[in-house]
Amino acid sequence: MERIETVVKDLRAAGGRMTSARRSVLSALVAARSHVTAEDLLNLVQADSPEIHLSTVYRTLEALENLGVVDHVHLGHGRAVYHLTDSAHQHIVCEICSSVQEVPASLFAQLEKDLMDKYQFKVRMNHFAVIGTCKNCLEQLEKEKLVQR
Amino acid sequence: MERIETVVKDLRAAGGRMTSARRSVLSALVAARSHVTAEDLLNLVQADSPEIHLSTVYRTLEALENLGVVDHVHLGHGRAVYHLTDSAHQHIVCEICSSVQEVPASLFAQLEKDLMDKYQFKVRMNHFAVIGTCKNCLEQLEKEKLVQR
DNA sequence: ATCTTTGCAAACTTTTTGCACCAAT
DNA sequence: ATTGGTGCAAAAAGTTTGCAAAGAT
Repeated sequence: MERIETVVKDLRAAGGRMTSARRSVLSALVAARSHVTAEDLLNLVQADSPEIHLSTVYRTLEALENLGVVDHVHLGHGRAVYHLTDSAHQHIVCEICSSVQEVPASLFAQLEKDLMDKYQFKVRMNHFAVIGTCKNCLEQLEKEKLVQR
Repeated sequence: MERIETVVKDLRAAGGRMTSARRSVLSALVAARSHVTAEDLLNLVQADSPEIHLSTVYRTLEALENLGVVDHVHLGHGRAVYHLTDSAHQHIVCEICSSVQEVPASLFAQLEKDLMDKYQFKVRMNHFAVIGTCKNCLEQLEKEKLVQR
């Protein structure tokens, strides 16, 4: 994936170094292709390189965020989820099952514009947690309601 | 404020008790009229009743959330902010100065509808953190940019 | 009298940091 | 040879929990 090479370039340009640990974390993140916690990444990365430490994962993610390659969103409960920066998508997070779904950013365009026009507030794309209940959990809740009766 | 008496009723109806600690927390929250952290509340409440403990604040907030009176939002950094439930408003949070502004929920109505129609995703109103940069901080950033040149 | 809530201390979870050693440039 | 990164352990930060005593109903 040439994306990784671009990152290496940017990283070096910023005075950073591409180490094997960083390469592992980055490719795990690319491979995951979804929203993962630091611990998820640790597990992925340790499958190959068990010596990599959680603090290295955090520091790598921090470095990648500074580069603008990665972003994170805080779910309600505590752990943050990390993902590659991709301004074409926004996230909706189910507060019951913690699943994260991507939806087109275009859904948010009007809101973004309104907030800027009316409040001079610049929404930070990709750091915008829409919390709610997903389709599955909604159906599940509905079933439980039926059972209760 | 009659609102408090309604809460007392609901609390009792749910088998709970209105203690002096809970009354303090609740009125601090009402008086604050904005988005406060558990620690903010602790400080407010301890001005009058220094014996009240942080864990009591958390437990009171939890009880009030179960009653639907209170809700909380997680800012990026860690601490959550609590506020009275008020479905007429939504929050926009500045990630630089941590200020929270209320904006009319109507701004979000279309988005909410779209997410339901297209994804069967039920947005949880009032638990919906819009992170970005507020007017002031945006202006500040602009100034700094000018200075740098 | 019962059963919830409190204060306290201690545990827990997630993330950050200090430090000596190691490695990329 | 520099200087940035790593692993480890320990600290922070925010929140939750177990327990005996206190308080609301």
